[in-house]
Amino acid sequence: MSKGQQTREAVLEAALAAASTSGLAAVSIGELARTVGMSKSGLFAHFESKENLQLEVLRTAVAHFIADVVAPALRKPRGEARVRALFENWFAWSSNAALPGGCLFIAAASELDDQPGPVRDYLVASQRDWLGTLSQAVRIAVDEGEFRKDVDGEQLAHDLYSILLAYHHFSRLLQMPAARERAFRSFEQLMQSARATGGKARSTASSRSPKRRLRR
Amino acid sequence: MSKGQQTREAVLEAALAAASTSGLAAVSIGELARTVGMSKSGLFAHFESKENLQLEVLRTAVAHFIADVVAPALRKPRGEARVRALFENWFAWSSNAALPGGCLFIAAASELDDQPGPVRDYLVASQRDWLGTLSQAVRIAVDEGEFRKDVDGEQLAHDLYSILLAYHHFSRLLQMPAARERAFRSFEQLMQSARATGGKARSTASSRSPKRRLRR
DNA sequence: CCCATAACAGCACGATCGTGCTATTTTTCG
DNA sequence: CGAAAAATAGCACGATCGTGCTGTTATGGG
Repeated sequence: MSKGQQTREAVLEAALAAASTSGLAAVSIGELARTVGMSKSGLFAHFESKENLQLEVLRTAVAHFIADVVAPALRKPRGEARVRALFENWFAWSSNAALPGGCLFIAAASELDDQPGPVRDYLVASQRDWLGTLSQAVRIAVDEGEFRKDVDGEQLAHDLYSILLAYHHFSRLLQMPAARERAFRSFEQLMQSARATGGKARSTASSRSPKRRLRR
Repeated sequence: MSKGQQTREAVLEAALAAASTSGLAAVSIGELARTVGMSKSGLFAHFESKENLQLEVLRTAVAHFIADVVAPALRKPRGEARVRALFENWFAWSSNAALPGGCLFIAAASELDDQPGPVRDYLVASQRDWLGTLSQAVRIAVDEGEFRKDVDGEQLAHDLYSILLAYHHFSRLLQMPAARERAFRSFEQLMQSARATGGKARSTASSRSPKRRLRR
């Protein structure tokens, strides 16, 4: 790898960490140059504009997300195991050391939801991709017979996202230690409700509670 | 009301709208002065610092929230009706015209979750208050016999919050028209699951699906 | 109506912002 | 190794940032 690519990636890595805590817009060229130890103009030469830098930061985050979350899960067997891996990897990603401020996409979402432009467009597109990946994994689990046939992939993907948003909110802002536990309990209940009746039923009571928020 | 208070409130109202779309930190004194039509220094004289301005903006938002969401709901009868009013008013508040960028607290939450200081402290305290109000309304519904006795107030408040976070995310960033519908369906399912068995059962099928994500 | 006081404007300050242009240094390759 | 090319630094620019100080204007109670 050439020297240029090397420092460029180092810059993007530092910008990623900074953006996750302070937000994409709050990452200034000057401060970023100081943390990676080079001049403002030297750093700026790698990116034509600040907007492009933000785009590249998001692209870097997506690349990491695919490598750390999606790809390992796609190597799991089709069905609930893959849905589970997607959720658990996603959860782990939100607590990654490279993202001291939590999931960058969630932070960027509320920052960019009223700021039109290519950065927002890219974020929206990547979020749609991710939701598509999630719901397709659910549909596969339906096809495999592990989930009931009336389980709606989009709705379940939505519910999974909802769990992670709540976890992010309650653990990061309110610092609730119970948030993680609550998230996983909600996840398990979603999985149980989606399973085909007569499948791997839970040993506890209330194993016959069908059709929870699952059709649309 | 004195002239000072008058312009001060006008400034805070404008700052509230701006903060809901661009974020608290992105509201600059100069731009704010331009939108309300006065000089930077004249505006600044009302607030000792920018941090104090942000605090006052949050205080204004809390006052509105209590007046528009909490107070009307507390005039509803104890029980599910009050919980329902809290949720519906909360939902309407997130789509208020005074908040073109959606719920300010949700936006501020992801902006401030890594920025220690009095602004964050105040946001956290007000969020705790709101969660307390929600869970107490649920506990009252339990005491009144409308909700089952094993319904956990904190968990249900958490689940309600989760619905609103997902609605905010999917409707604002991804512009999904189905988000609103999904939110209310999820809410109705939560209510139904919480109701005492034999209570006002739904006329549709699957009315016997007890104990969904309700104990802890 | 007058005058004390509150409200506001004008102006300036150092700092930092994003972004160019021009050297100088460093890497890369024949 | 030497030359072409890439990478980085130095410097400067206009703009805007938050925040003071010093006047001028408007308000409101006696």
